[in-house]
Amino acid sequence: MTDCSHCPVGDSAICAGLSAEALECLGHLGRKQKVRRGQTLVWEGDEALVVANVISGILKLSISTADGREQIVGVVFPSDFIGRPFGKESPHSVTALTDAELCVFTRSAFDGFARQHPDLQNRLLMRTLTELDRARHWMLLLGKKTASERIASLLLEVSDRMGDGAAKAAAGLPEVFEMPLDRQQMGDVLGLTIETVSRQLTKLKGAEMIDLPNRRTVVIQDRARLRNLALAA
Amino acid sequence: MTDCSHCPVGDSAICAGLSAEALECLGHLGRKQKVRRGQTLVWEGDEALVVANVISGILKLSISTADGREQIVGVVFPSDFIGRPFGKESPHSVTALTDAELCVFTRSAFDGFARQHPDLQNRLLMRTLTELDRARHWMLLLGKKTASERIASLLLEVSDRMGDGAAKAAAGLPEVFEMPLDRQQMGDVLGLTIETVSRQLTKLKGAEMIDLPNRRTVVIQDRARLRNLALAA
DNA sequence: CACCTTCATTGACTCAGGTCAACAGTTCAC
DNA sequence: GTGAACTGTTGACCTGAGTCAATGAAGGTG
Repeated sequence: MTDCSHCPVGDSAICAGLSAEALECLGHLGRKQKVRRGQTLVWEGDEALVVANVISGILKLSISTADGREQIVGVVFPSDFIGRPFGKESPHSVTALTDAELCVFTRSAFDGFARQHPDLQNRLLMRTLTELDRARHWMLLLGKKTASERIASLLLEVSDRMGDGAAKAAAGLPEVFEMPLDRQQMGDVLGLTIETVSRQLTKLKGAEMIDLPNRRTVVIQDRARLRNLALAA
Repeated sequence: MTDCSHCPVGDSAICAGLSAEALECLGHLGRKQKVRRGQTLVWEGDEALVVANVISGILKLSISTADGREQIVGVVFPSDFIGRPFGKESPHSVTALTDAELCVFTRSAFDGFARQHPDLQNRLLMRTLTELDRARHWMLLLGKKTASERIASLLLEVSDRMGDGAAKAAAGLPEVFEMPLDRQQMGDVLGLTIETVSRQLTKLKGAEMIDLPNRRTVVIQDRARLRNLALAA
């Protein structure tokens, strides 16, 4: 069991807003689990035995073709929810991109709890709707955008989801972040190869829209221009 | 208001399983509306004023770049739900591909009703989770599959969602259906141009996996081989 | 510190799918 | 039934991104 009262994501995860009793009860069902970078928690097509809240760390959701081509279909940040409630097999693999800490529930226990708690289901619905919107916008990127437009979109999205880059930029602060994905993974999210990712990053750097002080750090130097590129205008 | 008792999709839409009283109440909020082929009900970015159940007909959900490139992000069939509950602007346009009949609710009335009816929210959650799975599998197609693999995937998906092609095939029946999308729309779902769609269809026909007796009719002649192609094996 | 491994960049070349253009089949109006 | 307007097919050519291969830069390890 878990003590939810000091949970670092307690006010933004799906648990937020539950009554003290409900939270106590949910705490009895969950257990904290650490996973190491690179570790795969769930494999695509496996029975969906667990669901979890992300406490810290970043994970990827991915799907592969029969011959091994992989597409990353989601990137999951702290306070996000992972797993497929109310379904018997997992539609994608879940792999840690960094060391991570999760609050894990067996799916059956979670499903049962959710059925008793409409407010939890409501929050889950909100999140799922948001994820669906995000996935569909990514379909536009994958279906219609050029390589440089894709890279621009990714940089802005990651900047916003990691530390709220837009707000920083608006406040006049420098917009710098650590990219949690390596070049291969960036390619797998964007439907591009590692070489194309590298070339386009170099191009954006040459155009002074971004800077890349080292392999993981990204500085957004000209958000307006990058945003224009991302929107494919 | 609407009489739900004779609704043709009443047992498969989200309304299924509601109590007689709840259904009566929901019926008072909804109204039937006919839309003509080609008509756009909601524009991307507009305030999301309505949600609806599809009674008959087929509609597309689409998103565009600033310079007008369009991606179809969903195709909606009878008994499916459209609109974005609990959100103030629509993330995509909704356009009828055939004449269609809808059961429309104002979003505010629907949201209010849903909040009172956890079982409705639960059904909405199930559907949204399924849609999310579908969208993510489509991301694999858009990011990693070749043109012929995409076409094969689309033909099988439409065959299954229209008249349950898999079941027909298993029962030894001929697998024939009317494709609700024209070549341009097929391209817009698949992230391909109209010419590539046409060429790949001709190729599949030449390989005797399908037949195309006229521009809208598709016959699946060799489901096993088509399926293998779609899985990218 | 030197060595090794891993990850990223760059270059040369190829090719799947896009673009542009001609044409053929359907559908519909009159 | 004839012609006009779409919609789809086919061909020739082009190009953006993929492939293959060499090189370079960063960490990690003993």
